[in-house]
Amino acid sequence: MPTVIRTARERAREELTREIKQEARRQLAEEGAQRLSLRAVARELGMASSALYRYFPSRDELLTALIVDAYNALGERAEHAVATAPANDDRARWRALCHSVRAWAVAHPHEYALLYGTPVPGYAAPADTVAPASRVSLAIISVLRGAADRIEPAAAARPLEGVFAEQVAALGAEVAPELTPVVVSRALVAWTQLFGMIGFELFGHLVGTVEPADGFFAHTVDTMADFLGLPDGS
Amino acid sequence: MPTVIRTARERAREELTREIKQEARRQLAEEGAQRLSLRAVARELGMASSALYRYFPSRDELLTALIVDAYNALGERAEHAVATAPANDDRARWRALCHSVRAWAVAHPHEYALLYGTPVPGYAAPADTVAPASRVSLAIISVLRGAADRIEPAAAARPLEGVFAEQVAALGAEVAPELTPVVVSRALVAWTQLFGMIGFELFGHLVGTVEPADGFFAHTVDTMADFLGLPDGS
DNA sequence: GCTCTGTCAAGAGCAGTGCTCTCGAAACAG
DNA sequence: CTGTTTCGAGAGCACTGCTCTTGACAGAGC
Repeated sequence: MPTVIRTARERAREELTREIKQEARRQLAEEGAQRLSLRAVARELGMASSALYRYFPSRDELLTALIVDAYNALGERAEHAVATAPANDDRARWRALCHSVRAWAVAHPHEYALLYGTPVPGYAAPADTVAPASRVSLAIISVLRGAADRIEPAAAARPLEGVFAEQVAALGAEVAPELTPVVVSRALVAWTQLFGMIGFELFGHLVGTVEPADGFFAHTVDTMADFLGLPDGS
Repeated sequence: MPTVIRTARERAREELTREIKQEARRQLAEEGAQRLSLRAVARELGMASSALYRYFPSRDELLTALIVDAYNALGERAEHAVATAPANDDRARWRALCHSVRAWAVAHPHEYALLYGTPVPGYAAPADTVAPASRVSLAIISVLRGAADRIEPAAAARPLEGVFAEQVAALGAEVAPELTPVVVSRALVAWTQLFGMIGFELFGHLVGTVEPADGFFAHTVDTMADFLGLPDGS
């Protein structure tokens, strides 16, 4: 069974799988995740609803596929932003990362909601989603690791205490040994700050205050760069 | 038509309305917002599903009622936390506020998701929700206003620029004239940080890193107090 | 007291959902 | 050319939100 030369069945199957996901993504953007209807997808594709079950054993499996694809798209975008930013300008890399995440979120609000919004009740994300889901966090870490020896030790650093100190130490040991615990803890703060802002913008909580949020976002990203101790550009 | 002495009809109607919301809230906690079923509520209450439409003209109206109730419950909790904290300890008031919001969110995760999670597609929040929704933000502002003349002017304050400077100025003029624009901008950062953390905790994005999140949350709340320039306790 | 009117719950029914099963046709492997 | 696997279609089940009609009942005016 060669992998390059595939049988007609395999080709058709792969193509239809892609078309189903594409149409599902289209409906996601139009109706939202919870209104994603297998029957509507089938109708739009001109096939019987029951035929879809040959490709995705359940609606949840289809959702999982969309989630994994979305995490990968976002992760790829973030990694690309970091990779193409000036290598010697830590702050520019940080900015590029944050703005790329926001840009993807604004361009794909419903997919963002699928990832970072209310979890679907009764739906447990399978293990396959863990790796794609952590790509953005790892991109943040990679920026900080690249800047590790240039990060200014925070003067008035609040000491880490108790369980949190242990959690940060364990996390740092696993993922970024060259970063001090304080920097790791600040990365956590910046991480939740980033997605907190984006979520508030997308879910309409900034309406009437700082909407459009470009200025607020840019300002806060820079403030977080200060907070993280990233030096100014070369 | 007196308001104190009500007719039997009015009494029954009011009581049933309350029972419907209560049962709906119970199902919300069990199944999540999108699985809230009018028929199931009716079944549990021993009445016909069609009868529910005498009380709430649509499922969305019922959702709106739940949303308003939830915003008010959360707002009340936050306001109460601020009011009962030591009046002369700004930092304690800030801590009490943040922890009360998190405590409510953890105790009512599905109602929190209803407020701050993915918005229901095709559902536009009516104007009645705006006032209850802003109670927490106003509680934050009230803490800062109470501390206005004790807030240490941030040394390395990043200057506000362009549209964002105008937005912050307008917001400050409307809601907190005694606060400097820098403090208002920092309040916005702390606001999104607070809900970003809580959202990540509730929606499972902290699993495997800093979960349980008590330490992370407490640490970040204190860090934000530093960031806001709140002085230490009396 | 007794109608008359407006309110109420119930039932049937519509269009839609996720999902399962069976059946016949097509594509593959030998 | 056979036997097996794969696939799409259709019927059907138990649901959903919602509408419309029907019949019962409470309250107000006479």
